[in-house]
Amino acid sequence: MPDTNEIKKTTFSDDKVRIKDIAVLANVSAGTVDRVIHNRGGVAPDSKKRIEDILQELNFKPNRMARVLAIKKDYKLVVLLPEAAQGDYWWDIIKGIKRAEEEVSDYRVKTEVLQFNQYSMESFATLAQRLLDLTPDGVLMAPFFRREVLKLTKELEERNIPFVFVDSNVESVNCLAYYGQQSHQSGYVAAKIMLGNLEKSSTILLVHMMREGGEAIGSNQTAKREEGFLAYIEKYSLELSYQLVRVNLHAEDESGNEAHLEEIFRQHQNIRGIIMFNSRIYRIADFLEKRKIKNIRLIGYDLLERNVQYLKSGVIECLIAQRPQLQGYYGLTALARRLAFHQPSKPVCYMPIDILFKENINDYKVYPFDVD
Amino acid sequence: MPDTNEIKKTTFSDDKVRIKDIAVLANVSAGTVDRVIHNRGGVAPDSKKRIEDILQELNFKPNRMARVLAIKKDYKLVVLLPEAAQGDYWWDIIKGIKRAEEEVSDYRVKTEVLQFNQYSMESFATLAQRLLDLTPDGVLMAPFFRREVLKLTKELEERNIPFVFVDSNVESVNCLAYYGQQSHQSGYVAAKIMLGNLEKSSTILLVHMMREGGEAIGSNQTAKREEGFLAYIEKYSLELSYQLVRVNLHAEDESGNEAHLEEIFRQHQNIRGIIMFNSRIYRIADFLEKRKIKNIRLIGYDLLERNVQYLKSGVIECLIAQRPQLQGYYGLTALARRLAFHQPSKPVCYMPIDILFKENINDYKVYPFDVD
DNA sequence: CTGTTAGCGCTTTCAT
DNA sequence: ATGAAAGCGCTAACAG
Repeated sequence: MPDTNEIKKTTFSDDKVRIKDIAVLANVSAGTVDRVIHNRGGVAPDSKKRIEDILQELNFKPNRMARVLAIKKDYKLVVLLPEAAQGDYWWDIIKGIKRAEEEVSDYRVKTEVLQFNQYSMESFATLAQRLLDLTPDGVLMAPFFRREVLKLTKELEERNIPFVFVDSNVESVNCLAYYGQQSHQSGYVAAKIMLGNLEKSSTILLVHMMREGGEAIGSNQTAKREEGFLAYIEKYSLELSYQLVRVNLHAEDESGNEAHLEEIFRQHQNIRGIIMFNSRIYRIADFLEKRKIKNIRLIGYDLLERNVQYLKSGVIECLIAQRPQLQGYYGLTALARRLAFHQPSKPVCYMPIDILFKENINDYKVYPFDVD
Repeated sequence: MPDTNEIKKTTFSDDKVRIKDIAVLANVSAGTVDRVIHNRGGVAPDSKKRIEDILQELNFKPNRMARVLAIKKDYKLVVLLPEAAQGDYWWDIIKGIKRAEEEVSDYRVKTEVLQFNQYSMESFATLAQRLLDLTPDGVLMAPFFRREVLKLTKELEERNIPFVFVDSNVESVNCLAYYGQQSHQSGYVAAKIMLGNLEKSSTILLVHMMREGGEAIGSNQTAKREEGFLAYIEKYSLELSYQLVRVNLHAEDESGNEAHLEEIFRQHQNIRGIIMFNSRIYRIADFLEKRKIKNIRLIGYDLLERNVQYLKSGVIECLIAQRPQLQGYYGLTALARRLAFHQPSKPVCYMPIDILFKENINDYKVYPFDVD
């Protein structure tokens, strides 16, 4: 970061100092200067000291363009993400990655994307192995399946290959960086929007998506969002003001879900809000649309195309978004900059919690990703 | 933009094709290829055709690093903005500019910032002249004082100097790009948040800031926001549900303002909401804090430090933000890329309308600007 | 330990 | 109209 506490006027005058200049000042050759800059050893202590002082004083920053050009090494990055379909969350992350790829291709960075089945640990494990076989110089991944992730990252650390996480983080693992959202906080915000002006004693449905076998779908993101939601309720002591009803749907059982929802609506006459903590709120919207049920506040996550349609048409009240494109973009550029420029990164970077209503969705462009 | 409709796997294999490669294929020298790439003329028609075909077929993209390195030209950018104090809106724009400056300094782009008094047309005019005297290669400005802006941009166009606008746009002027917010829309969103759950028949204050002489302070941004606010009310026919009261404060008359507000509060017993369309909502918060008046919903614009404090402490309900840093950052990089790479820009880029509550302000980091 | 040298890919003279 | 050559700032291999 520039030191913005003192915004100083540049004067158009400061000519860039080059390694050659340093060399002249220190009475050595460019090669020697280069050696101390990169700590490559083999320099007499006094020369070293002298050069370092000059470097310091002139605040020397090597020209990255020249640097990249001179280093012939190609870098290979491997990306490990769930399979994505157009318009869904992971697709957007990949979109950001592709955008970054364009930019870093000048740095001789190449990328290969591996996509696993997010419901199959085996698929993840297989691709983790493939990844290692590719002998990448850096890795970007969505850390699904904790145990497998730990195995993979352990191996990467041993091989000294930097990796970054997107979407969710794995504490205690030493990644180069993590880009994602504060899930708990986003659930908290969701509660505020849901309950801010909801008539008391209404019923609110918390809808979950289960896999076959009864396991909840979604990373721990989903669970943390719900925790945040409940934390808000507790904070403002709203436990008695609203009736919270949990509903479990099943990913593959469309008609069963409908029947189940019908039943819920029969049991509860005063449903005024429905929230889902994963990205599938459009399914609820489908249901309500079909039955022409109105006046229910729907809140969901992520700007899937179908979600956005329902937001625009007023069926969904609010969507909370987390900039998947930026996660991918920053994740990849962090790796590229680390490799090409040895540039460090912040270990944890949270995306803003974006609140989208019908009224601000049209302006929501994540420039420069959504250009056109 | 990458064509993200077909996310193709890269294979690590595609070796970058260089000008030299093209030259060999076309049986000419690198110099000739370069001539056709840059349309510099002096190439036999048949050679030209041959080279162009190969360029096309191989989808040749010159290496920007090498390009920048080889071109010795330095670029001078001049930035023309209002004076800024730490923590205010214009400061953030400059912050984004400084950040961009770092990045583009490798492209041999240098920047000089000129700051005018936003209440003095004369000051703007003077600096506009100074700007021209600096013979910049590109200009970034906040278009205050329409007439002066038109004069300046006319001159710039004649000299073929590209310029970009930030904050607000000037229609009908042919700028390289504009980065800012859809003000009307943001007022609309503000109305939704204000009125969504406000008890009917409440009184709402619309507070304006006037300059000496009775002229409203703020660019046309401010006016457009209010229009948007009123448009929402009209759309949902809420004219009779709430009592809207306009209040005019004066920038330099602290105690007069207090008296005036006191009077307003005496006249209206049921004030439940207050909105300001410029960034000074903290002044109202000051007033309410001092008098321990609660239960009034305050909505304002921009993340000035004082605004944010009041948001966090719960005095302000909501702030609408417009990413000033990004405006500065994108504005400057657009110019730099245009100059260094001849890269075109979208003419108009709207920033997202960010809605900040107490609950999501802590996560609101505009990475990579707010790192640390 | 240190200097020299040959590039990286592109642009730009300067001859021919 | 075109090719050859020098050089941007930096790196890396080699020679001393």
